[in-house]
Amino acid sequence: MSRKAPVGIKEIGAELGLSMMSVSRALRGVEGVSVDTREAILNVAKRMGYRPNRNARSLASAHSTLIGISLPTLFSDVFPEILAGMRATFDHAGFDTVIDTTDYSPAREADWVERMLDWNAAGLVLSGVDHAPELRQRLRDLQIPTLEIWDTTDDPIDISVGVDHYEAGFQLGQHLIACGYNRPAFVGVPEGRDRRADKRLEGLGTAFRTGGASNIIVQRIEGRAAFEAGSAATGGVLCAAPVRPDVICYLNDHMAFGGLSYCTKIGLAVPDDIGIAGFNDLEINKILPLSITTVVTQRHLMGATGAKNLVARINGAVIDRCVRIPTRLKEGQTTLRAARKT
Amino acid sequence: MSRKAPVGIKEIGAELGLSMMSVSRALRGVEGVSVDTREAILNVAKRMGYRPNRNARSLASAHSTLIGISLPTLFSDVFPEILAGMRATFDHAGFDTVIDTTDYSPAREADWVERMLDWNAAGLVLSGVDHAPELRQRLRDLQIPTLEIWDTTDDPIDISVGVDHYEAGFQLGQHLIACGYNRPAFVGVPEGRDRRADKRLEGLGTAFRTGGASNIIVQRIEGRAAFEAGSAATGGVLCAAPVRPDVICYLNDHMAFGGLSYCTKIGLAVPDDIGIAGFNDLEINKILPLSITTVVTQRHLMGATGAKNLVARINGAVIDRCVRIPTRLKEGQTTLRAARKT
DNA sequence: TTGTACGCGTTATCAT
DNA sequence: ATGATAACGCGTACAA
Repeated sequence: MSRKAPVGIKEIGAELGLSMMSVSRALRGVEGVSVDTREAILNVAKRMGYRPNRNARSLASAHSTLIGISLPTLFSDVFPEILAGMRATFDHAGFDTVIDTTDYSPAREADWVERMLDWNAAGLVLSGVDHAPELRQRLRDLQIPTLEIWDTTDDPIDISVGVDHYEAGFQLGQHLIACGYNRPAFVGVPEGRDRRADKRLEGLGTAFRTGGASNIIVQRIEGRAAFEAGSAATGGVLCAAPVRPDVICYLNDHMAFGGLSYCTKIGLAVPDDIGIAGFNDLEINKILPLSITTVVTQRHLMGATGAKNLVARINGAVIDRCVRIPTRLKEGQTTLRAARKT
Repeated sequence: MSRKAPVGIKEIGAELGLSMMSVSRALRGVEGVSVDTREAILNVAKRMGYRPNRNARSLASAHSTLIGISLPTLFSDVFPEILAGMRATFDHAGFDTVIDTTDYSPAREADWVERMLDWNAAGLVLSGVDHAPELRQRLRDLQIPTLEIWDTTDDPIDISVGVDHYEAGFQLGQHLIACGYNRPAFVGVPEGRDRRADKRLEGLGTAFRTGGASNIIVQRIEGRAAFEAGSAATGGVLCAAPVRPDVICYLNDHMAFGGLSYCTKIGLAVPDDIGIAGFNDLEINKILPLSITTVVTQRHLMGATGAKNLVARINGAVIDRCVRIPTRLKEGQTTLRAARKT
């Protein structure tokens, strides 16, 4: 019952008395086969349970349908949402996606890119615009279609779609200034680990500085940038700081909610005793008793746009090298009302 | 400056006046090359920037280092945590992982498995034990190492590591009975979509039935099984139900927190007016003002164990076909204290 | 220890 | 519209 012999193009051809080339053409749906022959071939292929050998195909053609996607992490919904946005486009265009998580290590990303190239990848998606030193030049030399997503730059490796994180930080900072805050703190991860977070902090810094606030107290914490870390780091901020901050900004909304919980737990009233702000407007924000003041990033749209552009790029179309998705401040209930509209 | 010519085994051999085979052997680190030759070859390979062609390698050897991992979704931390648990083992063993998300579609999973086989995958990881009808027999015929993870069964396709979701539901149900609850509700997704959730509900049902409670009111909701859906569905449960439940169990802790928020918002006191329970003990539970009563699943351990076993299986070792990771009830503050220890 | 011949399954090229 | 031939880059099997 079990058919041990692998059925390939050769076997199908033999069955019908046709050459391998006709079979290959029919199977790939390219020109050069009569309608009858094609139909016959497809029938036999289905009946015999033919499956293409992708390795052979890729070796012979020097092409593949593989798109490699490098992400720092899958926690905290941001990257899964970007992925979800990309999926339909890649599926429709017939590409297979290979996801890797780098855990924010540029070295790991660079290694992984090489392995994807070893597989003859058709294109790459990298997170952010900060990579291992040689990677940029290498990908340019190879001329492999590469999408940098999530962050922005004027001069991407190839093409990019993302948000301006400095601007996002600046927007939030300006709003908080307008709310009357002037003793800001920031809770995040070690510097250099998440470059986007670093940029948001820079934007915040500029806004607060020009607004006449005191220097931002920065609290950094290892581990997953989520609820628990947000809570723990908040303890650090409130205890260790020389002056108690009047508002704490967090790397993202999950950390912010952790901080909000902590404040509530120790009896601090939010927003009266202290303000809380996050980034990204994550799903959880829709159901919190106190909605968090945050900056909206359109992650699904970003993924969809990025995938569409990368596919076009692979197909040789000329497209915008840089697409910037706008961010928007979203006032919540964890900060005081702004004195006047910013 | 740019070296257009792809450097392969042939080029390295030519450079040193050696045959391709010696180069191949040295590069793969197998026996049969003198130390000097090997060293020379490795040096030249590095200098010339040699990169192995994975497709050619896989085609010639009929092997690959690819492990395909099929997951229903990347949202809600469960599967990212399982992935994180598998990572170190697969990395060390030199395997590349290809992740696909099926969005709970068995058909999509089956299609994707075929594509992985087209790439000559060394092994597969599938989520759960419920798959498309023919998939099971197909993988057995092919004898491809396959790990089923997250759920349990006595007769896996090949090997399995997971938790007993029926038992998890039963544990929770028994505890809630001991707390005095007898008008239970369950909030989840449409039946058949998440088979593990279905099993947890079955376990709950058995426990409540034997405990003399009324039938479980079931509320199902489309979309991402997370905060927002949990909140929305709770509204449905409380309005539409003929009798108001005294405890609501949710598919997972994220939905449970959504429900908790909703109850608080409409002025219901938890746990005095109504009890709330979840599943999985997700990270968020560590920082909630009211910790959720839940059932602990050890997802990192599960991933690590599964990966270890799959690698052993690929290497031909004989291992346990079924590994069951125990679950444990974790009493929180969203339910009444149990009358006596269960 | 090293080398030779051949095949993996498919596609490109150039014929007919 | 169809076919013959030669790659693609590497590994297996066997020989020297």
